[in-house]
Amino acid sequence: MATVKDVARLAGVSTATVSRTLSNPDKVQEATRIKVISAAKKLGYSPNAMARSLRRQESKTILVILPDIANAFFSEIVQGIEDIAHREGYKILLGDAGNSASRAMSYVDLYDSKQVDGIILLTAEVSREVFENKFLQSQMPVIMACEYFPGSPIPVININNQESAQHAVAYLLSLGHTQIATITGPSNSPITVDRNIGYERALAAQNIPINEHFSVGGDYSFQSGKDAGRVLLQLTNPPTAIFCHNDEMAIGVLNIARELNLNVPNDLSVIGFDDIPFSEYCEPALTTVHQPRELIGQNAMKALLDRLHEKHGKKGILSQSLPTQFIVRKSASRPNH
Amino acid sequence: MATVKDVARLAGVSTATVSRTLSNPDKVQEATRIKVISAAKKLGYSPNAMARSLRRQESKTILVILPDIANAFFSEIVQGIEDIAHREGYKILLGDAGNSASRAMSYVDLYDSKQVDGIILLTAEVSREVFENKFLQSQMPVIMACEYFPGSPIPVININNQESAQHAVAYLLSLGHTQIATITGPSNSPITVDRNIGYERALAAQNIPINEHFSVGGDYSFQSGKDAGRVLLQLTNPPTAIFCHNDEMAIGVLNIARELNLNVPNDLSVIGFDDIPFSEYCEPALTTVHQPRELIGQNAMKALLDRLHEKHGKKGILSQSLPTQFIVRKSASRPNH
DNA sequence: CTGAAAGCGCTTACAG
DNA sequence: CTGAAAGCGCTTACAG
Repeated sequence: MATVKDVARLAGVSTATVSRTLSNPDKVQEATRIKVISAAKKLGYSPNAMARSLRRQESKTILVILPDIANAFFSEIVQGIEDIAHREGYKILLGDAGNSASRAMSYVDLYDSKQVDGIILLTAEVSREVFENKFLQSQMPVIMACEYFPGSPIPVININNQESAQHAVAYLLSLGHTQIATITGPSNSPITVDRNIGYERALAAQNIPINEHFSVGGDYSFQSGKDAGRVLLQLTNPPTAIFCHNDEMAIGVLNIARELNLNVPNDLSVIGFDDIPFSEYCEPALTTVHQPRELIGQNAMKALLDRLHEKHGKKGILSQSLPTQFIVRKSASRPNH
Repeated sequence: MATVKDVARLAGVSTATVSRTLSNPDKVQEATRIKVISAAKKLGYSPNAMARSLRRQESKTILVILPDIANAFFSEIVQGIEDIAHREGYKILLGDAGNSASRAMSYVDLYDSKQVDGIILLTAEVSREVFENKFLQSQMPVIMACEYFPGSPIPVININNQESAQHAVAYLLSLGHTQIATITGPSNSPITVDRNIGYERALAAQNIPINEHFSVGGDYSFQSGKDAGRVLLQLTNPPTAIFCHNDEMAIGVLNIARELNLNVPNDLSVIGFDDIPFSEYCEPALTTVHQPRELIGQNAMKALLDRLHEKHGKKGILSQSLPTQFIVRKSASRPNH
């Protein structure tokens, strides 16, 4: 492959001039520029990005760590990140943690070895200590999106999980339900905690006591929703409505309800969370909480860029809470008595 | 950040010895090794990957170009690729083309600029000419998976689309259907052509004439399946069965059938292709063709590795056709007359 | 087994 | 506006 040297020789200039022509064209006389550009073209020259990164001390790539690439929830977030990243000349390296904390942690090595300039973290299933240390001590540029550590200095772009959950459950209450169960996300996740608070507050606002049998934990997969749904629906006094912490689990509930010959929404109301594309096409179409996923991705990338370029000084507050939308479709209705 | 120099100084050795200790420990005396390792540890040393890549002339990174990150079909393929890649010390850079050929092409720049050592191409929506030139002239390591260019020298890991489609349609015929329509993928895709041949051969084998109104094109999205399904089902003589080129479109058909008060499978049989996770949870569960996605990804990565290490010489035949599995669930049955 | 030195391909402060 | 030269942080052939 051709290098600056080859181009310089062919154009009859120094390597410095070649480099300038390519990155600061207006610092170079037009005649020179033309010579250089045509020489570069003739040789099919493409600058070696490794050499450039080494010299400039920046890689122009961003690492996105996601908990599980198979989870449909993340694709639009990644699209949002990519939109902004490409526009600003950054590349995206996607790190799939495969739901393993240790695998997620293995990616931060990419920052230590200078292969990425910053990190967008889409999972809290990592060592909080390591991330906060690197953020605080080594000024590692990192932004969390959706997931977060409560009370952490690491900025986060997300939604108000508590309010959104509360709104969803209040909707079920307004329909006349009083026996409302919930299928939660992983119990150690702050998001799960928030959504649970929303659930409990909605019930408390109507003086409905918490039924401890009405809360079952899942892991956001179809199957876990189905399993949890079976447990709830086979209770002696089963719920008439189930609020699920994500759409996949809600679809799992739709599935088990069908197996048990329960009609949704007549016999059972189901509400999801996220509004993944599929939620519109399942049967019945899912009533759910819409998260502005693309916007979350875009804003996370923008915030990271701000940090990389050190706007706001080093300590600017970058966290944002974005609005959700409650989407009424067909999976929830008044209870039949 | 600490560099080899810092470690060398602290350990009282040369940078060469530091480097050797880290990459070829057994070429170094034990006492020296211990000194170096503890110095490296004390300094929190992490080698600069850019410098290493520049020197070694390899990035240890593979680019995966996918047509659309939102398409659930690809996640398990990517998982398969990652399995093998990580095991062999390679990183994966994911390039999302967002269904745009030009965006897909923009990623090959990463190869020219030496940021990736090779490419796995999961879309044929690119310039065939550019890829074949680079493959042939510049020996660019590239493997296609699932998608391919007919008659191309670029190796491909995929399934037999024609046979798999033929089998699915033959199943519908064996159930007693004669009015079988199809919703195809993008018309310019070789895969679409193959699956269509399978469809037509199955019909021909039973002497059933091709009905030109019975073939409608889609783009693999839910919505396109729904739209195409509406067209087919509102024909004066509608089909009793529809073979779809992927599961998402089949689910779109399930959706429109419901809107039109048609019961699947009693009034209409539907078959998909791919066996995405969701196909098991939709209503009714989808009869479909299972593709060994993880294996496709693993083998694609293995083949690329072989090429990078130049096993098989430079011209070894690396293409593979992997077996599919026909999965009978609930969306197809005998027609009612 | 170890070190001095060259070099991977760029970019940029400095001098002119 | 342009060039000579240094240097980013590694690795490795060579010599000892």
